[in-house]
Formats: sequence, structure tokens, C-alpha cells
Amino acid sequence: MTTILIADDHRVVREGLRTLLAQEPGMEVVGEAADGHEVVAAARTLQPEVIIMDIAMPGLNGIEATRQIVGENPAIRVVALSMYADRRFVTQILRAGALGYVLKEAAFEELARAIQTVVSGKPYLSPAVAGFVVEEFVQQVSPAPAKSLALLTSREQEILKLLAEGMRAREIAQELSIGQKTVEAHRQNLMNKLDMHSIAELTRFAIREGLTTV
Amino acid sequence: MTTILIADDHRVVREGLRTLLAQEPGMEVVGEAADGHEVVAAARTLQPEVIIMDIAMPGLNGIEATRQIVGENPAIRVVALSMYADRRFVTQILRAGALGYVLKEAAFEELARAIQTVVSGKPYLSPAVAGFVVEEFVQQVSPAPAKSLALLTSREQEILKLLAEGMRAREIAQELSIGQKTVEAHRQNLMNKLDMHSIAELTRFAIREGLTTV
DNA sequence: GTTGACATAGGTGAAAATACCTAGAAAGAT
DNA sequence: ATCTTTCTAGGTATTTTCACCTATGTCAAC
Repeated sequence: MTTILIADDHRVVREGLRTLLAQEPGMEVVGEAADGHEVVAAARTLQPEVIIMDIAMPGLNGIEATRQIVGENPAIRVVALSMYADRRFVTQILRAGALGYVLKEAAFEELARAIQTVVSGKPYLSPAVAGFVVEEFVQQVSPAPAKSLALLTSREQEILKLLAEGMRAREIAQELSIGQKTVEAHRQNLMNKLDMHSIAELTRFAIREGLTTV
Repeated sequence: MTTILIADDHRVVREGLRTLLAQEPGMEVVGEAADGHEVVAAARTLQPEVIIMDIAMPGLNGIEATRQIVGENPAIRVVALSMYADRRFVTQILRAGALGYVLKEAAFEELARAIQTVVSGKPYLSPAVAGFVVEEFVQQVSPAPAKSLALLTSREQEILKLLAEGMRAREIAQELSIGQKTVEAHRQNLMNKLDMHSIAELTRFAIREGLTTV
């Protein structure tokens, strides 16, 4: 019996997956988690064989959660379940220790196959993302270093969130009761840390990391 | 027997919902759709009593799809199933003709209750979003008019996509082999159409509308 | 055939973003 | 105790955004 932990911030999605998995012979859902911190804790106590991991979760995202979980117990197999066939997500979560990457556009049958594959220790990638891995292998492309929220201080995250919501430096300064120059300094610092150079990039990053929603 | 059509661009989510609904007595899933155009067509041929409608779908989004479907057949009850408790989404899709609004964070049991409620012609809103409607009722706030991609020309959509991906006006001009001033004019025009005033807002809009991904 | 929408592009000006610099106060770590 | 980090904020300069204006050629609609 393969024990499975489901991590996704949408309860309806968790319940749907749990019901589908209940119909798979040999698979048993032993727990659910709604954010990154929960899944790290649940992995520690439940010691599941497989974790189905959503990437976009509030708080700690799926990539960081995977890094921590696999760091603690490399025997746990993580299957990333993502909305996006984005090369950065694929490379980042694989480097963080995930063995599988399945798109939400895929059929459930593919997810089941991925689970069966990773329990035997072999990787499984959705066809649409397998190409990225091959490309990087062939081209010896050094993947973009993983940028994550963990690089930012809490104040910087706060500034980033407000920037991504469309506020100007002056407005943020008023909101937080600090000087406009201070906000600009924070913005510059976090841009340097993330190696980003425009509000558009910051906005996308903030959404990816769950700091704000679209 | 309540006939149900599921519209969501993620196949795993559709299958999960279908399985969960199959266990509800008196409910029958008669079809699925993966984007807005599909659901409009499916609604016409299948004539379901209820449509579970994801808001963020490629092509035609859930709000526009709802507007068209309810415009054709007001007897069809639409339950919006959304990731976001965003007041604009709530007001827009309700004005487009949806009767229900359920968050993906909600339990499946709540979705089932919403379906039962709307088949009897009564609205159902997740508690987290009901407040918006009450507020607008109380304050007599005129809701922000629905902004959609349909307002923009194809050239404007192209510019918007590139802006949202972090490119500057000068870079876009080079990319499209037109003048920087032209790009700026397009940007200004689409900002006026959408009543938005910053790159951050445009970026979020572009992601919401599926022009680009995070 | 005139009207209107669109893509193109130029001018002007204020505001904001981007990118550097320095620097002090406070808090935490080795 | 010293060092580092963080938050704070000021200076300076360049580039970009944002918000108006006008204007021309094209093309489809009426």
C-alpha cells in the first residue's frame, strides 16, 4: 500500500484528488496539507511514501517545502503538481528534490502513473515539461539559480506585496508610515537580491510566491 | 436528477469534481469543458441545469462565457468556482449572470450545497465573498465595470503581453520593429481602456486573462 | 464617400522608477 | 565586544512611465 500526502491550498482540489486516489488500488491518502509549513510538519509526523505537492501555496511554497522535506528524509518521493509548464518551476523543484512533475492539465491517470513510477525511485515528468530537462542536459545550460522569498526580509516582502498590488513608492510610504526614500531603498535591495529590474517581473514573482493574487 | 457541466482548464480538477459529484445523490455530470469557447458550445448542446464555472480559463474567460450562456438561456444556473476572493471577480461574474460563487478553498460539501441552492433559483455565495455583495448593496457602490480583453485590439494585447513579461517600451519597439512612441501610445490607450495606471496592474490583468503566465 | 477605428509616430511635461552612493540606529550573532 | 544585518533615509543622475496633445495613412463599415 502506497501512503500519500496531498498538499494543495485549494480544499476542493484536495478532496477531488483524495476521492480519485481512493479508487486506485494500492494507494492510500494518509493526510492533507494546505500550505508549505503544514506539509513539512505533516511529512515529519506521517512519513508518507509519496507527497503530491502543489507549487503555488501561501507562506512556504512547494519548492521550498520540497527542499526541506527531502533534505530531512530523502526516502520521501515528491510529485510536483503544477498549473504551469514553466521551465524555471520544473528545474527548481527537481533540484529541490522532487522526482515527478505533472501538470494539472494532465489526466488523473497520468498522475497515478507518476505516483507508481516515483515509488520505485524513478523520475516521472509530464511530456510537456520533459523537454526542458533534456534541453538543459544537452545544452549544459546552467539553470537560473533558484530565487525565493526566503532571500527577502519580512519588510522587503511587505514592500514587494504592495508594489505588486499596484501601489507607488509614495503610496507605500504613507501606508507604512515610513519615508518614500526608504521604500525605494527596500525596492532596490530586493530587486538586487532577486536580480529583477522591473515592476512587472516583481509582480509576477510576488504572485508565483503567493504574496498576492492576480 | 440535476444535470451538471464542469468547466475548468485543469483536467485533474475536472476529474476530481466529476468523481466527487458522482457520489452525490441526484447529481449527474453530463459534460466537461476546458475553456470558455468549449463551455459555451457545450451549454448549447447539452442544456445542463447547472454549470460549475472556473473563472480563469484560456481564450474566453469564465465571466464572458457566463455572460454569453446566461444571455442565451437564463434557465441555466452558473456556479463560479474561483481561486480568488476578489471583489471584482465576484461582482463581475454575478453581473454576468452567475447565481453562485464558491472558493476553491471551500470544502466540496459547500459546492454541493451551492449547487442544490442554485437549482432552486436562489443565489449561493461563499461566506468570504458574501460580504462584498452586502457592502456594495449597503454603500450603493457602483461596481467597477467589467474590464476584459475584448476591449483591446490585437496589437494592444500584444503590447500588453510583452509589458507584463517585463519588457520596457524601447525593448518592445525593437521586438516589434516599430517606434518607441508607438508602443507608448498603445500602452496609454490600453491603460485608458482598462482604467489602469501602472505596470503592476497591467501585469496582473494580463495573467488573469491568460495572456501570459506567472 | 464620409465616418470611425486602428496603427503609426511626434511633442511636452510631471512623476516615478531604476541605479548608484553614503550613513546612523537598533538588534542579533559569534 | 565586535561584526553583520536590517531598517531607516538622504543625495544624485539617468531612464522610464504616465498623461496629455496632434497628425497621417489605411481599412472596414455604413
